Amino acid sequence: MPTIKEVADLAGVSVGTVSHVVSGAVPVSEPLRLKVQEAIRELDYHPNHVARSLKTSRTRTLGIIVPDMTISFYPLVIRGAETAAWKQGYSLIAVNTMDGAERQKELLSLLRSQRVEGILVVVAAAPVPVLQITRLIEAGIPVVCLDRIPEKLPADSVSVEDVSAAEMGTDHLIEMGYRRIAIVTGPLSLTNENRRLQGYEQSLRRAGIAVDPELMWHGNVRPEDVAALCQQKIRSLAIRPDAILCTNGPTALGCLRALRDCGLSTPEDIGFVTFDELTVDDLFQPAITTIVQPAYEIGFEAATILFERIQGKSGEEILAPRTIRLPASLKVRESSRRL
Amino acid sequence: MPTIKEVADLAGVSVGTVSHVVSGAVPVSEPLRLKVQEAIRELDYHPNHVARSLKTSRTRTLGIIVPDMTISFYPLVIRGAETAAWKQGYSLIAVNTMDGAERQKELLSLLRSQRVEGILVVVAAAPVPVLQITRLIEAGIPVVCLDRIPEKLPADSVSVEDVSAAEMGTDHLIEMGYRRIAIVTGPLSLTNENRRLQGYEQSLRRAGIAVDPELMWHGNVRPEDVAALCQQKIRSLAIRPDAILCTNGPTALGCLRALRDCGLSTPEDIGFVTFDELTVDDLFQPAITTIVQPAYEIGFEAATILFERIQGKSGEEILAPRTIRLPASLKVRESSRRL
DNA sequence: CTGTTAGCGCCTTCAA
DNA sequence: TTGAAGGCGCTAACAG
Repeated sequence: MPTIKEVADLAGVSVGTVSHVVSGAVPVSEPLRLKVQEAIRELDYHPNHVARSLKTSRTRTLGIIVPDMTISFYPLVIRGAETAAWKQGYSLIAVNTMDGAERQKELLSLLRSQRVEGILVVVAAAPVPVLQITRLIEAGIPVVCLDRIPEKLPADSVSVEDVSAAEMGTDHLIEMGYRRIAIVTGPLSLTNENRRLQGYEQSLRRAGIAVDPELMWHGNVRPEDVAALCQQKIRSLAIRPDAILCTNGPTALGCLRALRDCGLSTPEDIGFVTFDELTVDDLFQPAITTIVQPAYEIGFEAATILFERIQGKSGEEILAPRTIRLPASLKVRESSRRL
Repeated sequence: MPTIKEVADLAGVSVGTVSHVVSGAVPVSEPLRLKVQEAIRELDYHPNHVARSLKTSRTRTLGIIVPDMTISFYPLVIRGAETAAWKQGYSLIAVNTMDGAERQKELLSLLRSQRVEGILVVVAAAPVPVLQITRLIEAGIPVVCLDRIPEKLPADSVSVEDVSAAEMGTDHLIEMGYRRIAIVTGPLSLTNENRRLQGYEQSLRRAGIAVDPELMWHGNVRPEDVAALCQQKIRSLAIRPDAILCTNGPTALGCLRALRDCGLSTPEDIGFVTFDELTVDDLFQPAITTIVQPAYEIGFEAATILFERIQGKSGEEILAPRTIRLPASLKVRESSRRL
C-alpha cells in the first residue's frame, strides 16, 4: 500500500505538497498539482485514514448499537443515520447487542477504543447499568439514545411520541366500537413500553372505559414467550377481550401466533392493532392496522443531533439533553375493522 | 481521553509495562500488574485502536458492502459475517450501495482508506467495472463476493447453489401438476439470475416441457417496475401461465402486486414459488412456497474464507479463488398447492 | 521481568 | 507556494 511519501517521491515534491493537494486546504500551483495527481493515480494511492485519525484525533466515524438488525425496524433506523452521516463525510459502524447487557458493555468499550466520535444507541432490553454511558458522555463522546429511552440518563434522545402514538391506536379501536381492549407490552423496564401503556390507559379513561388489570399483559420481546403468555391469558379469561393492542413488533408476532393457535382470527373474532409494520408489503393477510414509527427519520434525526454535539463540543457550556419525539402515523387496515 | 502514558505515570511504571499487561503477551509481575490494572480502572483507560492499528498495520476490521440492508435477506448475511468476525476479535463496518455503481466505487475507496483487512461485497446491480476490485485484491486486500457473483472476477465467492435451487423450485411446481410455468427474473447482468434461469430451463426440459420465451420475463429489483412488467405480460398473453417462479424477493413482491391488481390469487388462480422469504412469519397469507437461501451461513462462510485469506496472506503462493455454493432449501406452503 | 526508544503515515505549524 | 520536522498513541524490539 503506497504512502504519501512514495507519492511525493514519484512526483518529485515533498510530502507536505502532496498533503496539500489531497486535502485541498492549501493552494498548490497547477504544474505541481498535476504531477501529484498523476502520481496518485499511478500508484493507486489511498490516504491512510488510520494515520490521519491519529494525527488529527478525528476518526470521522460514528457507532450505532441496535438490539438486532434482523428486526425490520432497525435497518431503516441505521439507513437514516447512515444517510445523515454520509452527508457529513462520516461513516457508520453498526453492531448488534442481541439485547444482552454484557454484550452491550463490550460493544460500547470497543467503540470507545475505536475512537468513534459519537454513538447512537438503542439500549439493550436486559436491565443495563447506565453508568457506562454516563462515563462515555463525561469522556466527551456524545451519545444519543434512540427508540428505547433509559430512565435517568442525561443524554439526548430521539424516539416516537409514545404516549400519543398509543392513544392514537387505542382511540382508533374505541372509535371502531371495541370496548374490551387488551394490551400486550414488552418489558416494562423500558420507558417506551411504560409510556405506551400510559397512552392506552389515558385513552380508555377519556372514553369512560374502565382500565382492567386483567387485560394488561406484560411480556418481553421474544415472540415464543409472548405467544405462551397470550394463549394462557386468552384461555383463562372468562370474557375474552374484543380487541388487542400490541406495543411492538416481536410482541405482536407472538400474540398473533397465540390467536392462531387459539383458533381466533382478526378481525373476525378480535380486533388487532400493533406498533411497527409486521410485513414489508400490505398485500399480505391478515392486513394489520399499524402504528407506524418514522424509523428512517428517527435514525436521521438522531445522527443530526449527534453532529450538533460533536461540532459544538469545542467551547460553549454543555447544553441540556434534548428530547426529540417524532409523531407516529396510523395505517388503518383490515384487522381493526369491526364486523 | 487518557493515554497509555498517563496510565504508566499513575501506576509508576513505564509505558512498555502497561502495554504488556494490556496485551497479556509478555508476563508482568503480580504487584506491578495490579497497580497497572488499578490505574486503568481509575482513569477509565481505553486503548487507542487507531494508534495501535497504525503501529501494527492491522485494523482488525472488515468491510461488508450490500445493496440495501432494508432488504430482509441482507441483515441475516451481515449478522452471519459479524458473528464470524466477532469470534476472531474483528469488527465489521457495513455500508449500502443502493445498487449504484458510483456509490460502490466510493465505498470501496473509503473502506480501503480505512484500511479494512478484507472486504465482503455483494456487487451492485448496476453494471460495475470489476477493475477496482481486482486492484484491491492485487493491493493485498482480500475480497470475497457473496450472493451476487460478477463474471470474470478472480475472487473468492460464496453464494447459494443457484442452478439446483431453481431446479428444486421448478421441479416442485412440475410435481404439483403445473405445466405452463413462467419465470420472473431480475437483471440478467447478474450471474445468479442467469444461473437460476438456467436451472428453470433444465428442469422444464428434463420434464419434457417446452421452454417458451414468452414465459420468461426479465425485470429488475424494483418492485414497481416488475409489477408493471408482469401486469403487461399477464394481460397480453393469450394463455396465462398456470404458475410463476420468481428469482428474488423484490421481484416477487412486484409480481404478487401485479397478480393482485389483475384480480388473480395464489394458489387459486395461479401457482407461485419464489426465492427468498417475503414475510418474517408464516402466519401471513398468502403463504408463499419459498426457496430459502441460507443467508446467515453465506455471511458466516464468506467471513471465514476472508479470514483464511487474511491469515494466509503472509507467505505461500496465492491460492486459486474458491467458489463456495451452499444448498438452498424448499419451504413448501400454500401458494404451490395445486387446486 | 522492566524500561527505553524508534518509528507506523499523516497533518500542521513554521521557515524559506 | 513549497519543504522540513515534530509529534499523535502505541507496539515491538532491545538493553538492562
